Amino acid sequence: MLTIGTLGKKTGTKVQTIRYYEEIGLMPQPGRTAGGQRRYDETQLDRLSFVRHARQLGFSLDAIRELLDLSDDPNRPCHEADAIARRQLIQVEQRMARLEALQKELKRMVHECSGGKSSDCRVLEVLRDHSECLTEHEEIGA
Amino acid sequence: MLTIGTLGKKTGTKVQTIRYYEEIGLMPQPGRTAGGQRRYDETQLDRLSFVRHARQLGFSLDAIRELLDLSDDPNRPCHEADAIARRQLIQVEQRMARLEALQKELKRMVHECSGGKSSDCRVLEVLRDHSECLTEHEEIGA
DNA sequence: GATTGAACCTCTAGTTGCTGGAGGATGTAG
DNA sequence: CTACATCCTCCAGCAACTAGAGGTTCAATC
Repeated sequence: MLTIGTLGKKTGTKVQTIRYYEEIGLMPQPGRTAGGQRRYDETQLDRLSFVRHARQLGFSLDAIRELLDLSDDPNRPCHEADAIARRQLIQVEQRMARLEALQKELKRMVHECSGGKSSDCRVLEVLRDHSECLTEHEEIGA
Repeated sequence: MLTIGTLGKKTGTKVQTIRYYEEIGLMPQPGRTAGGQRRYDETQLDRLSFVRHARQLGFSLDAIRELLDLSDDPNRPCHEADAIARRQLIQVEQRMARLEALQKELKRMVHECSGGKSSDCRVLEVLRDHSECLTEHEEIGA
């Protein structure tokens, strides 16, 4: 029987986050002591590990919910999980492409900074005039 | 004299977002018509363009506030802006490194998926057991 | 059995950067 | 002068947590 704190330590999750996962239905309601404290077992530890690992891979909580549903029912076809992972991969690759463009732009800004007064600052100048950009970077929000 | 809608179109910003920037003090309070509608001039258009461009480059609103302060005072030293841009560059590079690791892991998951039932799914299996990961990916939140 | 102190409980509110909607006023073209 | 697109304010909500207040419980030590 694990306390919520122990579960948190084992999975690298804050206690509040575990309670939050319970609140939104990602984690089941655990058993309680007579005094009302949560007690967990190995099954729940596994589930939380799964959730955390998927989060580290960048899956949204919604995607994780789908993956958990799949995982709970061993007869459902594998390609559903595969599709979710593929979607995630595409997102990751898109984000990388965008970051690469930004990196280029930022490097250029920083390298051209002369070290004088802000009125001559290359960084500020580039920000002022979008037309100076070498690369496209339209979408906001990584 | 530009309406808020025109300003939005010219900068690719939603009307609510402009009002939000005003609320948090990123944009100045514009003039108003007798009836209370906002009217903008070229200066404000430039400022909003600056903000949006910086957002596209991934700067936080706080960082943009700093950059705007610098920009407003031409005598302040350039290296402050440079430092902000450098910080941003480092963040971008860190994010890219993380995404690369995730991409690797996801590719591996997806390629090994056999197409059978979810009980044999490689994707779910990897998520279940972190020890199968080839790369490190600890932090959550891109 | 009593006491201590860490860890637990619920509840509320805040974070970032917006976005959407309700319900109503205004501005402009025909 | 009448449409009706656009504007106004205010409130609520999104993801995915995080932090804190104010109070209780558990387990170990004496």
